[in-house]
Amino acid sequence: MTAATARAKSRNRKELQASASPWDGGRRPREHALKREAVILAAARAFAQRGYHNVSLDDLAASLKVTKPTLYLYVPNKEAILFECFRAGLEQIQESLDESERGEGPARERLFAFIRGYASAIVGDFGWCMLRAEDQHLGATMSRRIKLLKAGIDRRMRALIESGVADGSIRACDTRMTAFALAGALNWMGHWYREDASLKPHEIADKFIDVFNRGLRGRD
Amino acid sequence: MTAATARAKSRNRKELQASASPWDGGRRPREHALKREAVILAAARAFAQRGYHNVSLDDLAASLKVTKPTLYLYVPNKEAILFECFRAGLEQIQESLDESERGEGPARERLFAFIRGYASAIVGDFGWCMLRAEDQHLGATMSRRIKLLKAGIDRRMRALIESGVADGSIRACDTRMTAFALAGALNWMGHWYREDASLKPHEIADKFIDVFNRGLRGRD
DNA sequence: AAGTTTTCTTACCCAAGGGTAACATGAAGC
DNA sequence: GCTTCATGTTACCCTTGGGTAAGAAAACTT
Repeated sequence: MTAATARAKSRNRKELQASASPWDGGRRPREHALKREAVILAAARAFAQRGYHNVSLDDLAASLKVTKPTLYLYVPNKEAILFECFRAGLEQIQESLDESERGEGPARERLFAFIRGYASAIVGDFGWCMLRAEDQHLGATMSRRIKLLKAGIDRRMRALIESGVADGSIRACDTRMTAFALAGALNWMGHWYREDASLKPHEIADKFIDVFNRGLRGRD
Repeated sequence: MTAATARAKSRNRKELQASASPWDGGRRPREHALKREAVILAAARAFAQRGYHNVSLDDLAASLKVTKPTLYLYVPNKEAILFECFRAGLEQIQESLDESERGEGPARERLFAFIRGYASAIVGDFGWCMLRAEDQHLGATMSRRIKLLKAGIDRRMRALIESGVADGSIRACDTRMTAFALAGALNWMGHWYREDASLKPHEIADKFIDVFNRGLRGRD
C-alpha cells in the first residue's frame, strides 16, 4: 500500500467516524435491532462512497467505533449486509409504486408521481446499493433473488405506462423501451447526483418529467 | 471457496478460453502491439461479465492461455488495464461526437446520430469499462483523469443540445438535465442489454429517440 | 452475591490475489 | 555455432481482508 492510499483510507475512516453510532457512549445493551440497522446504514453509506469491494469490514466496524467481530453479532457476513442495504432501497421504491398503483387520476400523472418518489429513493442512503448490489460478486442464489426483485419493479413500472396508454394519457409507444429509458435516466442520477447536488431530487424529477412529457422536438 | 464458486470460476475460464488468442499456436514473437491489444480486449470482456474485482490476473492470463507474469510484459499493472479499456470505449464515443459536430443539418438530427453511435459503443466490448471504470478503486490521479475525460463528453453532448435550441430544432429546455436524462437512458443499456439483446443497438437508439423526440404525452 | 447471558475485544487463521525474481527457451543476428 | 534479446514459465513474496476461537467484562437474573 502506498503512503497516499494509506492517507486516503485514514481520511475515509475519520469521515465515517464523525457520524453518530449507537455505540457512541460506551457499551449499550438491549438495542440489538437498533444496532443492526446502524450497521446496515453505515455500510450503505460507505459502499456508496467507496464501493463495496473497497470497504473492508474492519473499516466499517471502525466507523461505528467497534471491532470487526462485533459486526458478526448483527449480520452473518458481508454479502448479507449488502443484501440488506439493497432491500432497504427496494422497499422505498416499492412503497412509492404501491401508492401510484392505488392512486386516482390518469396513469400519466401517477407515473410522474412515482418518478418523483423513485428519484428521492435513488439519491437516498440506499440508492447506490439498490442499483449496484447485483453487479458485485454475490453467490448465485442471492444474485438471482436480487434480479427477481428488480424485475418486479420493472414490470410494475411498465404496467403503469401501459395503463397510461390504455387510458389515453400516454401516447402509444414501445412501453418496454420507454420504461428502460425512464429507469435509465433516473438510475443515472445515482452516478452524478453526489457530485452535483445543486437541485433537490424532486426538482430534478420535475425536469425529467418535463423532458419525457413534452419531448425535445422544436419546430420541424 | 465453495464448490459452487469453484465450478463457476472454472466455467468462466473455459468460456474465455474459447475466444481466440494471439498465443493460440504456441509462442509467436514480434507481435507485441497485437498481444497487448488482445490483453486489453480479453480484460474488457471479463470485466464486463464478472466485474473488475472478480477478475484476477491469473484468470485473465489463463483465458489467453498464458501465465500471469506474461501479462506484465504488456501492461504495467491491473489498474492500467482497466484504464486502457476505458480509453478504448471513450475513443469510440469521441469519434461519434466528432462526426456529429462536423455534420450538416439541424442539431437535433446530429444529436440523434450521436445517440445511435453512443448506443453502439455502450453495448460494445468496452462499453462496460467506459461506464464503470471510475467506480472501481483507482488511484486518485487516475480517477481524476477519467472524471475529466468523461466530463468532456458530457460537455460536448450538452453543447450539441444547446445548438439544437439555438437553431430551433430542439425546444427550449434545461439542457443540463436533458443531457443527463439522455445519457442515463443510454448508459443504462449497459446494464440490461447483455441479458436482453432482442434488438440491435441502433434499433434501441431509434426507440429512445422516438420517446425523447415526441414525448410521452397523449391527449391532455 | 453468584451465576448466566449478552456483548465486545484480542489474537488469530487462511485463502485470494497483485506483483516480482530467477530461470528457461526459442528466434534473430553475426 | 554462439551470443543476444525478447518472451515465457515456475516458484515465490506479502498484503489485504473475510471470518473465527477464546476469553474479558458489563449487565441482567434470581
